[in-house]
Amino acid sequence: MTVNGGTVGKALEVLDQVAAFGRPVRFAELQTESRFPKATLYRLVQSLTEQGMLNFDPDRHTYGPGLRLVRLAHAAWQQSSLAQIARPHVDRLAESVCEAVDVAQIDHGHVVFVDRRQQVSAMDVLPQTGLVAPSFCTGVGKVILAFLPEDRQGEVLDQQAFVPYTEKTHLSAESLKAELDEIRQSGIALEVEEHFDGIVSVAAPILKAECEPVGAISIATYSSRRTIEDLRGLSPNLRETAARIATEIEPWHFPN
Amino acid sequence: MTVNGGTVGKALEVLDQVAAFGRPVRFAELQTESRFPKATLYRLVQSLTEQGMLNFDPDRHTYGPGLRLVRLAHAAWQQSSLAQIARPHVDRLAESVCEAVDVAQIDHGHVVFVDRRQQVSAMDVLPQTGLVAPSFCTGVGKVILAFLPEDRQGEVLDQQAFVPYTEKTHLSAESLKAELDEIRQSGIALEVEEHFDGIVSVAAPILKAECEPVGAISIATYSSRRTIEDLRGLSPNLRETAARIATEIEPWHFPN
DNA sequence: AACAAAGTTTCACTATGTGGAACTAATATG
DNA sequence: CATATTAGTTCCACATAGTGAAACTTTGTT
Repeated sequence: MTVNGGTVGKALEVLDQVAAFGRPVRFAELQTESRFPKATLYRLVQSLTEQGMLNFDPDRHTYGPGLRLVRLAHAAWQQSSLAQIARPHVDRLAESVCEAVDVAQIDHGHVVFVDRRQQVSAMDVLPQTGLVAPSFCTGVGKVILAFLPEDRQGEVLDQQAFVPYTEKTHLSAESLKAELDEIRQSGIALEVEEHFDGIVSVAAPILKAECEPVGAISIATYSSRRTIEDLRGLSPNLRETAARIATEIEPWHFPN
Repeated sequence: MTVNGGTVGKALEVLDQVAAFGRPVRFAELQTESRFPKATLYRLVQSLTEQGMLNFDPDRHTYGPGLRLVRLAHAAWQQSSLAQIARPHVDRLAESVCEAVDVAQIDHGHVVFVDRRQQVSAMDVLPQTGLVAPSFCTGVGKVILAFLPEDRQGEVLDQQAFVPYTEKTHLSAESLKAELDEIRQSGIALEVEEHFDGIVSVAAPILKAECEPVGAISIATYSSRRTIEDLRGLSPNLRETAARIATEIEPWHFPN
């Protein structure tokens, strides 16, 4: 069943670890966190480095994610047709409301931000392209979940660890599920400081053939800058944009 | 010597292939291009898919690069401190000259564009973040090469295949080398339709401790929009920006 | 229905990767 | 400055994980 997953899986596990550090990391540091014996880990790191997936800094004896990843991801992103299709619409929306706009897709229960348009003056606390966030505490995540068919929604919820990012983060599948029902009714998700303190967002789903969600877009801002009602007021605009993006999705874009 | 490279290397080779297609690809298509026997290729693809590095579309029976790459690359990019440091400077420059500005780094003889700022009205033919291009036919590539120490320059040149992208592309290490000398003198590289017809650029190196290049920035535009002299006129501005970025580089940012 | 092409599984074989332990740098520490 | 300590690298007997030809199943086509 699990096939070649062995070695490849191990290598990617290591890669994830290095990426997770968010800074150049020494071999010894990896070793303490890793489930692999020293020699094995050593060889994995070697391979990844040889392959350009990791970047070794010989002076500081540290490893970081390699540029080959950037190149590969570019391909992924180019083919994530959603980002491509959405781009002009997102630009227009961002300009018209003068706030940051994000495009996200769901991947193995995580929300991946595949594009973002940010107003020049806005700051960078907010998600960036490529960032991954949990679905249960983001506007885009919740709205995608809400529109997912029962079974797939279940899958995602089951494997969720409800980590409290802020005081307002949902702490259980039950409380979340209740909100998901409302979201499906209203067609938009509000997220009020559930992921970061001081940050709020509204999200609308991008629906293929008017049912399955292929992603979502959201407007995010500071809670000090807009009231919730104010934010809710932007939702028609947001929904319209989402709808326009959806019409450009050809049936073969997001099959599954 | 070559350690775990075996399986991991093979898997990444397949990943590269899929990425290179630039569109969803069927198993059979991969098979014809691949040096691996069917069963082996099959298992590699399986593993990569299981791991989220490839994305399988069950309806169309096609594979594409997976979103996990985007996530990993985000980490790479975040740590590519050059992009981070350069960003505000690049923004300012792009606005002041009203042209597209790129930031690139060199990686195994290839130029990787790690950031780009594009004017709203500007078109998208030009490089995007994550794009990889040969060093010998891009402004950023040439300028980095020019400032590389002899030995490393040699390495890169030796493994170059001088593919003619346009009529004006350099066709040999000799002709390129001659230009590299000039570039080192003047401190900037001009690239006139060597990569794409109708596109021109000027590039300046970003030098660590005023000698080793860690990357480069460039201004790119259409040949119909600016004369070469016009473009050259932008170079003081470009060099100044590059210098400003360089001052913000801490010695430990780009060791090697 | 018959055929062809694409995709998947099997299985004996062995190359590839494993990991404990021994070895060799590099960095503290007294 | 010798010595202890920790980090990084290599070895090698061993076994697991991956191989690939061939058989099989599924999917699509005429």
